[in-house]
Amino acid sequence: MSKPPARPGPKSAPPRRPLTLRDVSELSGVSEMTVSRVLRNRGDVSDATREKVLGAARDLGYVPNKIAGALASQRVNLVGVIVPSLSNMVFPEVLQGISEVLEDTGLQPVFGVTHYSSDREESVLYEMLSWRPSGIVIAGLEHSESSRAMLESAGVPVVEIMDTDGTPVDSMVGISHRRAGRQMAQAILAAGYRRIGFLGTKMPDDHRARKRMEGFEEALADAGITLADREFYAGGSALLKGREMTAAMLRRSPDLDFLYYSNDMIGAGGLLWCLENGIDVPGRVGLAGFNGVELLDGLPRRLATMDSCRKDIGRKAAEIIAGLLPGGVVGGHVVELEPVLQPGDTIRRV
Amino acid sequence: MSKPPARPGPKSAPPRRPLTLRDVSELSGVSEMTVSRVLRNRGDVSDATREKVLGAARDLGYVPNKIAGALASQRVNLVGVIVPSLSNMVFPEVLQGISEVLEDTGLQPVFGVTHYSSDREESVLYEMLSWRPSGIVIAGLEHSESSRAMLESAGVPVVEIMDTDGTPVDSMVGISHRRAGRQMAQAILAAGYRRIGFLGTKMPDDHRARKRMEGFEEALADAGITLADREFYAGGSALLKGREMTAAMLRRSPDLDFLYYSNDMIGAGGLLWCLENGIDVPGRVGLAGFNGVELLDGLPRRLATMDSCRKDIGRKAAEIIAGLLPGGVVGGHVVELEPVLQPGDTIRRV
DNA sequence: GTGAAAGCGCTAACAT
DNA sequence: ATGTTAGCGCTTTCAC
Repeated sequence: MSKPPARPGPKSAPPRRPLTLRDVSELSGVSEMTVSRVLRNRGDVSDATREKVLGAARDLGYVPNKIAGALASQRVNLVGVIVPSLSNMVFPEVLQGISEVLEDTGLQPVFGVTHYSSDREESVLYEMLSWRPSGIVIAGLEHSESSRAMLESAGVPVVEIMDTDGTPVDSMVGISHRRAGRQMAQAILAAGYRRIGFLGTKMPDDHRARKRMEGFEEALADAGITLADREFYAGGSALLKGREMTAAMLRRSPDLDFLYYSNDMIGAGGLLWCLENGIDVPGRVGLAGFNGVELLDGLPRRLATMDSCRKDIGRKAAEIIAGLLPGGVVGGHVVELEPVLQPGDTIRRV
Repeated sequence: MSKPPARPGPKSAPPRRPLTLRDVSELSGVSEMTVSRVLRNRGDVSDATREKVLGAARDLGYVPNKIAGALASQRVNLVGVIVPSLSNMVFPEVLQGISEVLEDTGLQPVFGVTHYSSDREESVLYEMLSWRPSGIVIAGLEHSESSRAMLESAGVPVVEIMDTDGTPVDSMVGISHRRAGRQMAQAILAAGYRRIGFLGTKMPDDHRARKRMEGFEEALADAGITLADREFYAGGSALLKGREMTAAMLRRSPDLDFLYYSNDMIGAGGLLWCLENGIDVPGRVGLAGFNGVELLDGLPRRLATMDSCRKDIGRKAAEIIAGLLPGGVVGGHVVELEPVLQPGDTIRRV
């Protein structure tokens, strides 16, 4: 680590004062107003003038000041996107879906991360709203009272994503995690498994994981069954945690015949552990995860899972914000996607 | 998918015109200037006044307009961060490092994604600069001429990250991928392997992967050895691709005794495939990847790899932008981190 | 097809 | 400790 004598600075005529429309105006001999029109492709401008202006702007390396532009026009091409985390596989895919759709609309996503903290969500949201974005996409339906109030009075489209078990402030796009949990439980029961363990994240604030577990337990209860064992983890390598928790649980409760994991990564860890330890999957023990991550394709055996429709959720949310859905920029859309159960090779066939 | 009759709208007195300082000023009976001071914790304000103002702001649900604020103060608390992708493990960790450091500084990261496209990099950069951020963090040292020009004349700190094999516009933080490739090659040769295959991404624009391979081949050449085989992929599940490529390469070149993968995910796929097919690792074939991703911890055997210092890179870059490094906000920092070779269990011990 | 004036909502700089 | 004035760099609106 070193510090050369001074900042290198551009080679030719380094413009220390940021360039303005006026600079382009002067160099091209055209009024600021016309320069502005050219740069935004607005109104009628003669080809000759356009060329002059574009040339001058390019020569100077002029970059328009959107701050001033936004203040004057009262329009901002930013869409705030707030997610709990980037470190698991799921949110990056949502963001990609959003980006894909927005790319063609002139809107630009701006991402914020909350680390599953309600306080951070509040401050990230406040910060974003202070830039007066054209829309907000935010993960989940559970927010602090203050966050809800901000969303309600933001005066722009708000799309709550991932989850549909609840009431949105404005629009929502997602899946019912409660139902996803139920469906998985039903599939497991239908396959004849009865002594079922649950392994998941500690979820003080992961409401979707909680809802999946609740739905799962409800469906078990309908069949007169209760979870035989459960274990939770926080932090660390999910794959490794999956192994460790699986080992611990099967040692503690050797009579379990199914393990339901709250996500695919720990499920994959469990699967690897079972295979290495010569446990018959799905005969002796069945396994299932959640999310449908791509990684599962490369495992020795296909873990049963349920697709969480991440990319579609991102796309739909973006379409709502961009006013691409039939009806234009109205609010109150509710889009519930249908996760598909992928039985893979880790649930006994019936 | 349905559309309820109308947008729900806030319950009490829905403010359709966005609130301004003036509204808070009127409700609290204090001048706009003083309101502004309270809201920014600037200058001396009596406790009584502060209370009044804060109360009024809260009651109204006022959110300051940073667009106006930024225009007036010529200061923007945004830091533009431009990365090629979010879908592999590596960049999210960089972003996390950046976030961690910036959280305490009042600066806010704004992320943009280029999908390894130079054109998209250019437009994302242009877009970001038009918001006059306080700094730019951008992956890589290779940019289009136009992008370089923008970075040079941006007039704010620019930190190019991940790579130190080249000349930065201003500051850079990263590792030498060329050297990382060399070191891995040397370790492999030292362990006695001689017939070496390379498996990687198609890398028209992944300059760091290219540099690693180049460094790798250089070191082999120093020992009078050339790559015995090579194969590239694009898209799809990296774990699965790793399997497929490994199978294909060992079928084609059965005499290979080492496989060097350009990233850990395809390396992990290769490892799983070898283990399943009863190939003695590291006796018959050695394996190595790159990045040091957490996932490796959960695999049946520890893949040899090299830590790419992702989080530290993010942290250091943020510290430079925030002026936290000794010397304050000067430019031209060069921070070269030292990736550590982790031999794991897939390189024969000598 | 082009230009001049007014003002977006704040804050710097100067009063008081 | 609080208020007043003058812009920040654009775009809107209207005039030509």
